[in-house]
Amino acid sequence: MNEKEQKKATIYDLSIRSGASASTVSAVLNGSWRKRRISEKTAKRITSLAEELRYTANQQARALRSSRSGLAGLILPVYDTRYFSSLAQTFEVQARNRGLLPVVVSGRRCPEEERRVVESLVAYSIDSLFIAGATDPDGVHGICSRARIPHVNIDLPGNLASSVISDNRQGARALTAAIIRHAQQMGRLSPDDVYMFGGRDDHASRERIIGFHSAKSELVGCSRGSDSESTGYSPSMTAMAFERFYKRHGTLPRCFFINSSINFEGLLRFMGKHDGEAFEDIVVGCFDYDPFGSFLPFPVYMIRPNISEMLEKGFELLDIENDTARIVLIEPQLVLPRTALEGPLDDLKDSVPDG
Amino acid sequence: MNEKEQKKATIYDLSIRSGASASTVSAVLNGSWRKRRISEKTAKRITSLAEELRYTANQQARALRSSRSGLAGLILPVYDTRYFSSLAQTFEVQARNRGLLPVVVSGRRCPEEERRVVESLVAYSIDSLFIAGATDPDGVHGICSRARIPHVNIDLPGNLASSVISDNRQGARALTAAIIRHAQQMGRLSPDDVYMFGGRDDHASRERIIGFHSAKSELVGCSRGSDSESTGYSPSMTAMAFERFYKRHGTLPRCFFINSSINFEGLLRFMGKHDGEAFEDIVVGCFDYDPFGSFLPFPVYMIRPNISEMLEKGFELLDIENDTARIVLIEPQLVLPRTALEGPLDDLKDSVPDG
DNA sequence: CTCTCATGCTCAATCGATGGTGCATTTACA
DNA sequence: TGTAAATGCACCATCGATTGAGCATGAGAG
Repeated sequence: MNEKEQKKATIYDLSIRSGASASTVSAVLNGSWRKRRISEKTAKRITSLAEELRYTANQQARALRSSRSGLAGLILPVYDTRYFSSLAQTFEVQARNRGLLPVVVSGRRCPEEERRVVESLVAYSIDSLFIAGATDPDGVHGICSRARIPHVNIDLPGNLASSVISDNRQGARALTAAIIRHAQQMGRLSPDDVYMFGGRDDHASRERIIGFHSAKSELVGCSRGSDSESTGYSPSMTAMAFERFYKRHGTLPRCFFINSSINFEGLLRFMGKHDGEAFEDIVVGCFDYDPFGSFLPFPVYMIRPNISEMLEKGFELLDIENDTARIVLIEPQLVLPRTALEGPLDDLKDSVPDG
Repeated sequence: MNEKEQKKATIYDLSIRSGASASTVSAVLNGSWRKRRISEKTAKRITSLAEELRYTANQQARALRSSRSGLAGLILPVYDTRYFSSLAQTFEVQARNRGLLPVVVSGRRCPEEERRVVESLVAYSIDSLFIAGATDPDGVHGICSRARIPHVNIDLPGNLASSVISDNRQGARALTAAIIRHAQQMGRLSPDDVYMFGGRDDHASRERIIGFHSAKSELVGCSRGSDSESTGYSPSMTAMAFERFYKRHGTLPRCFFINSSINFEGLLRFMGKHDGEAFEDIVVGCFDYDPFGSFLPFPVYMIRPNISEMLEKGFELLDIENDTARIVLIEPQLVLPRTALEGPLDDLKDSVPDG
């Protein structure tokens, strides 16, 4: 058998070899054969022939004809944090379980880029789109609805499409309370000892700031001056914010809340330029979970959004007729310092050493 | 204009509105119009009409006819480490620059799963496949070559397709030398103080073990007993290995090499169950770079594979006629403790705070 | 004034799968 | 035995873009 020289089998090949018509073959192989009253005998004959010839349907042809591509899209700002890579991983599993091929793209927090990549997904007639972390969810919504593509926002709310989001406010409250209590064990805290870095003017950040202030004022009272600094989702801008604070006060705040693990990388850059005294005795909270972040030389509390629940709800919302944009809140989890949770890595089928 | 009610424009719509034939429209929009001797005037007319109607080509139709889908595949074991998520991110950028839509899937280090996901990519007629971290690269090769899909191995060598790989042996030598030198500053080292954890019986692990032993025997001599433990790429198995070592010796090795960041998560789990004494004064090296890993409470040296260069070489190899399987070695980078390198996150267009 | 050739475009088949329509058989039943 | 209903399947247009082949038209040569 010169398999290597063989082109991929089509329904026409199977049609000839089986004696049935191409449409019968098609019906058998896509499962609609009962509806089309094909006999079980014929079906069996064709499926076993298909296996023998290693038939797999040409998805482009199927998509062209039926305008269902079997692709599920996910747009992220960026892959390269443990939060978003977990999201991508979990999305892949869930999409695959539903018979879809996941296509993940990143918009890099740039509205034009977001549109470009979404347009490119639309050109492939994706069946649905999960929007996680677009700067302009409503712009993306416009593209999708023009193309009649069902879509949901994940972890950010849009006004025009349904959304599944973490309860940022409660999460921030819990996180703030946790770091304040921890720091208080090491001495009294004044309002100026409790600070927040990172984020920008988006929904998640606003909610987190509200939660932060609410817990803070309850436990240590309000600062007179500003007690938070918005730096965008940028490691370098965040690093500069830490440098400025350090220059002004000769130390970092005793206790602070970092808006996301991307901003946390700004703290790492600061740490790389200073020795340990600069951050002795600090207590840090971070919205987002990173197992390595949990083991730094100072206590780090983290919030882990419940990714798989968010995605599952997202898939459910896609199926529901979308007359009104609903919002589903999902509780995130507070992770104590020095905690290495299980995650997608534990699903690897590689648990038995063989060397 | 009830744009929302409009279906997507096709070349036939443009054909009617422009007065040109569909084939002319097609030629203009796919760039082959000079070859087909379409006048510049006609081309301009059609392109501007296309913009006006927001035309984008139906990729399924294009792919079906021309059997070039515009999709570039990447198969990873898993997304959820900083190494693989950087790889995915960089791959996306490079594929996009070449006009391709990246499709990333994970095979979870399971041969059957790898085949399944690759088959699903083949069903979408991907134009090329990058194989990064398959347990069975030659099995994947078989599927690709039957389907005539150009492919390269990234960071693992296959016997049948060209490969771009990190110089694991040299990297491991450099890493081992670095941790030994560091540990020696804190006192003499015996061969039993230098250990290796993680990996399995794959090419990368074998090379790293060779590099490890070569540097170790040069600097501190050989152990009599075993000085390495293969745990697979599994956090939990690695954690158990640390527990066993600790139970036996009452301490961790002074100085050890961890095969990958996935295995490093096993150390985190160990750390989560013990207090600081268990890992005071250790010096750790890890093959893979994770910014958070670089700032743990003990010195961590890391090796960062040169991802973008590997991928660029990979794209080059795809273009070359693939009569013989070549192997290209790329030097990785040694990263000193407490180093936060710039990376994909810095390309985010979010460097200006706006809140 | 005819012939040749370049120019500028159109025609129609094609990629592989889908699904509405409709034609033969077979079965059921009077 | 004749007719209606159920069964089993084939025919063919269709999705939208690509591409080899070929038809007009006008310019230039002889």
